[in-house]
Amino acid sequence: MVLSKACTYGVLASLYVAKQSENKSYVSIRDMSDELNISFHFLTKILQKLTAEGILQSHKGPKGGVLLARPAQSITILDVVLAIDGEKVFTECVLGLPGCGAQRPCPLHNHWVTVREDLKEMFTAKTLAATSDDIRELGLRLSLD
Amino acid sequence: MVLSKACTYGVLASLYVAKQSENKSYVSIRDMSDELNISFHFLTKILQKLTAEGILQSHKGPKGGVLLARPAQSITILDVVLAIDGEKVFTECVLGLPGCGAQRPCPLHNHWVTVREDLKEMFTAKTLAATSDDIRELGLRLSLD
DNA sequence: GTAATAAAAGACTCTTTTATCTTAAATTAA
DNA sequence: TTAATTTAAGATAAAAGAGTCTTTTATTAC
Ligand code: SF4
Ligand code: SF4
Repeated sequence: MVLSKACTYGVLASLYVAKQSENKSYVSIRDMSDELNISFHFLTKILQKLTAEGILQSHKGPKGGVLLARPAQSITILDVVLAIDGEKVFTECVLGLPGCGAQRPCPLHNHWVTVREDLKEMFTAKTLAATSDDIRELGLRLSLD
Repeated sequence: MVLSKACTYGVLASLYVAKQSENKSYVSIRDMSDELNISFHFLTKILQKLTAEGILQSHKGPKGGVLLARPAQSITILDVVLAIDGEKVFTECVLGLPGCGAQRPCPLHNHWVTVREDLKEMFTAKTLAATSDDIRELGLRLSLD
């Protein structure tokens, strides 16, 4: 798995929040966890991290929940991935060799670097706004089942 | 991490065996684990799987060890990856959604499929023979440090 | 045949990730 | 100001992945 489960949940949740974000009200984590079929408390932790990283803002109490901290057009899926799994996704060696770099690269290196960059490009190219719009247009559900 | 640790160890070990395979004698797992700095018993388990999958052949007793079961030119890195981590590396959804396929794909799908195929192509293109030759020519060490 | 060697097999431990449960703090509405 | 709601925080548990240890089995060399 390229991304951790926490990270994929974070991406799904971000898209869900983006999709709801026309209603100016906060998005309930409980509703979200029900809709997406993700454990409430686990999701809460992930969203806390996204909040700490400045991608979401949260609000306690009745009518509380989370919202995008910035316009959905300005947040890419890459932003969410980096907030949760960090840079390592895009810097790691495919053979897990530590400290092995581009100087004297092994036969896999060049190809691997293009794969990694293509993956990063994929996440960079998609904003939450564009992606959630597409998802809505296609009538796709984000749920885990 | 795209590949499990067991899988990266398996690839490194296969390349090591391929490199030694001019000497017709069996390659000692103990020597290999020392050279590659991989836990002996853990490596043994991985090699057992490669043996069961028909990639290696093994021999017990003094002068025992493992050998490639087929010519190094006929074994790709993909073969090793599939033997250990299986097809899922190349079939999984990047968002971890189960049973979600190409019919009504999400906005990430097409790009993701090309990334996955490129990764698979990378492993397919490299035989153990060619890769270990390149590694020898470059004077690279496979060790984990 | 015996002793030494080396892989096979399986039990066991440690670590990380994933998931759950409990309590605390903040906010709202009555 | 009180009760209800909802996120924050942190402890705990379960599962998976990684690594270790012990015993068994097969083979070689003497
Ligand atoms: S040169 Fe090879 S082993 Fe080193 S980081 Fe690149 S892909 Fe990994
Ligand atoms: S359509 Fe999207 S969610 Fe479904 S398998 Fe493809 S990448 Fe994953």
